[in-house]
Amino acid sequence: MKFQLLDVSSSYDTDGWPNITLYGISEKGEPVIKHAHGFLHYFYIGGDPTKAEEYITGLATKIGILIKTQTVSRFKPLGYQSKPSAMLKVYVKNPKDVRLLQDFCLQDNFPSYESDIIFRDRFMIDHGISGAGWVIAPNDLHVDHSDIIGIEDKSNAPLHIMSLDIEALPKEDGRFPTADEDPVVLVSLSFSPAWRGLTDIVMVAKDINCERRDVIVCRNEVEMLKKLTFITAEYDPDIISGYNINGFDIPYLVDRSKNLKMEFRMGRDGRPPWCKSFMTKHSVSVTGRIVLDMLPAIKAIDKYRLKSYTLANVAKEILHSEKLDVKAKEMRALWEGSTEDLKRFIQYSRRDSWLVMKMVKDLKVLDKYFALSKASGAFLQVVINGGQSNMIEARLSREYKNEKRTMGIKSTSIGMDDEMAEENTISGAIVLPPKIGLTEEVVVLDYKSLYPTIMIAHNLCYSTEIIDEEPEGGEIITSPSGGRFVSPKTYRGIVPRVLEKLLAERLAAKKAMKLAKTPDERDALDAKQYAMKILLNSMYGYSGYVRARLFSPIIANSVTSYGRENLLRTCKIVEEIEAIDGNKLSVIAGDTDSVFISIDKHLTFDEAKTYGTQIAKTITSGLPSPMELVFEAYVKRILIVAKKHYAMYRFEDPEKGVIKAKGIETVRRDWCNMTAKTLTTCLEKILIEGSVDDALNYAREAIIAVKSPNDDLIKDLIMTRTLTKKPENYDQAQPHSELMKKLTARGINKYSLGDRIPFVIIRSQRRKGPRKESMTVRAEDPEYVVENNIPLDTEYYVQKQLLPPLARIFGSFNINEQDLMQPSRQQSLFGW
DNA sequence: GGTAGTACCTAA
DNA sequence: TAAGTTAGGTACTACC
Repeated sequence: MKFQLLDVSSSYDTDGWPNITLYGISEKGEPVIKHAHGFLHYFYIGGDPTKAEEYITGLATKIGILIKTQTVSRFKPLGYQSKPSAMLKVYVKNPKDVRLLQDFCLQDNFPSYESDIIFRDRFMIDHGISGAGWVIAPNDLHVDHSDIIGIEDKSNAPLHIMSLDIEALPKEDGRFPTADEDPVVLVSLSFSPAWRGLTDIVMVAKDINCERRDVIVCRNEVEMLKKLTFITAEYDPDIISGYNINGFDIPYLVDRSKNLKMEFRMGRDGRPPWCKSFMTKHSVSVTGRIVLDMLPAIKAIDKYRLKSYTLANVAKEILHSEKLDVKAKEMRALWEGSTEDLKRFIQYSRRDSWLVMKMVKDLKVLDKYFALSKASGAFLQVVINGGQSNMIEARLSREYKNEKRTMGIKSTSIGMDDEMAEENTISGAIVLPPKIGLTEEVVVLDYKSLYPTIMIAHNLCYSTEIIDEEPEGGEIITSPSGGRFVSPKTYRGIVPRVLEKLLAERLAAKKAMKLAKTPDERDALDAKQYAMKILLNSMYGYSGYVRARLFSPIIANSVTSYGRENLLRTCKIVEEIEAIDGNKLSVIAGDTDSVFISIDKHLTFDEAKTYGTQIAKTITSGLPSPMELVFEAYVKRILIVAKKHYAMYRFEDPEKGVIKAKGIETVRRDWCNMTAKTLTTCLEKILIEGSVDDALNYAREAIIAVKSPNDDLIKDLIMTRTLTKKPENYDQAQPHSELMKKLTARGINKYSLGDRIPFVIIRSQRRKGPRKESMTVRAEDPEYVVENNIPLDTEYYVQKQLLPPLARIFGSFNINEQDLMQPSRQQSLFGW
């Protein structure tokens, strides 16, 4: 039979031998469970195999561990090697013993390889199975491990998705509920596809009269939680979703169940969810299912970049839906109030799980995670909860195995990460000193996938890096940073081959997207090309990541050094070309993989594209394949403020010009909206209309408006900053950390570590004295300010939030802060 | 008053 | 405990 894999767990048979359990879904969407027997965990010991054998068998006997050994030929993880080395492969009965033996080997100076790969990953790698890959296995529940094989299939099985939201009763004084005291009173669930014909239900922990089928009346909390586990088991979801469920709902349910002395069965093995938290990162796993918390998922999507990630704000900004409004303070009253009150509370709860379901479906996040899991090999839950290194490691582990090359162990496994980070510094990209000010008629060119193409072009790989062994004859590639690599003729690196494949697959997926017949087909291909892009872009970062299993500062430094050399060379060639059609060229900016070239002539879009393409082709022709410089956009006007700070009127196609700002306050979330709006309008006037005078007048009006803010404007004066550590741990006072302290003193804990904290700066309360308190201690909760009618420090907003950013923009036109403060309209004194 | 150090966010 | 990388600007505080 055939099924798509979701999750794998390991356990022991009655006789102590390990087994692997696979959880998946059939093509029809039915759950599948398989127990695979007979697979043993193992690792490798390097050096002289005879000595290693003597050592490890002696050790194993002494500490009572059952092992089996075998001498094999394998390549070491790092460095070019013409031949594999002899290594001792050590199998153990209990998978946990691999780590135990690794520690002994480390202590006694026997090099070990792959000894920190966990058992279920070992199983996946050795059986050629991908995280969300398809699997062929015999029909029986219990099978021999060797009868399980992974196959390629681009389709995905139909899923059962359940989203969950709980309402726990806040404390009497309105503070946040805690699982040791406060009951869960409502649980809302949404289903896709429906459960017993219902797309959503709300469970109520109160014996009320209600005839609706989608309201499940429970006598009390215990009965409600029991019903929740019952419904979960019956619906048997593949995906459990929710909003902040990893940080709140699921841990709360687990703790609450413990307090009520009941079992909270959620997994396909009947076990409760497994929750762990470290600082701001919460992970939850449920055996056999996938837990998808939409809060971190949305935070990870760069294009949304919101100022607030409350469900209400996300629903508004991304789904364009409204969340129903019930304040924490009201909840107790609603719960204890009239039938109508309770009805409102139930509707509110229902809406939340419904919104999350809509989010999961509208944003197609699952498509993307499935594509990443399939392409990398990493488990779906690992792709969702973990970082890029997991995916790269999963993919390289599989490629390495095919080449009989062993993976290294992580520096963290031997406690060397900090030391190695200190010893190995990596230099990054180059940013050309830009031409500050306004420039008209610019062409932007950029390198397609610069770092991956550099790695392919120069054969940069762990397997080609010359460390111990010099190649016999053959060309040697030396990077500008001094890294040495064998040429593809001697050995074509593993990483370049993988990258080439990813690049080709991405191109193919993008091409196929244009021909897609249905939106579903298009979405699937989009997910695939996205997955390829993520993997391509992760390879460089991974190589320079100290805690990576394959950490190589030489590779990382070589990549960036080629990048720097390339950008400088690109610049030089443009200057040498000097003019195109008799129109002078000059590079006005460039960052990492891009060049901004000004052309001394008024251009149409088509001219710009023609010239740009011509220059790009000239430069590309002198580069090794597949490095490629391409035309990216025509920029009518650009105002450069500093490195990485500019705004431009940009055309990707002839009809559609858009203002794009980079780095300046309009895109920064720690500035208030008023700053962003004022600046945006000024930039539009300057860049689209070409009118500095209009912009100046507008700026002056904005300054006047801020001096006497109305209620509407106050909303735009809110700033937000991320709380990156506990308030008491800051070395230097910060507005948001000081505000957190105040809120805690007031008994309010609506924000926690990792949240973006909104605040406004209030007027100094001090009547006399030398000067007002620092702004950090005058940061205040916007809600509190509105409720108590507290005056804001308008002087602060003018002096610190408006004038400096405006002065940076207008500075190029010789307009300074004093000029901006002039209330009167000044006619074009400032020719530019 | 100048400057070093902390903190944050962004570009690529 | 888990965590891709470096470059770069700006604001604010503390200290000499």
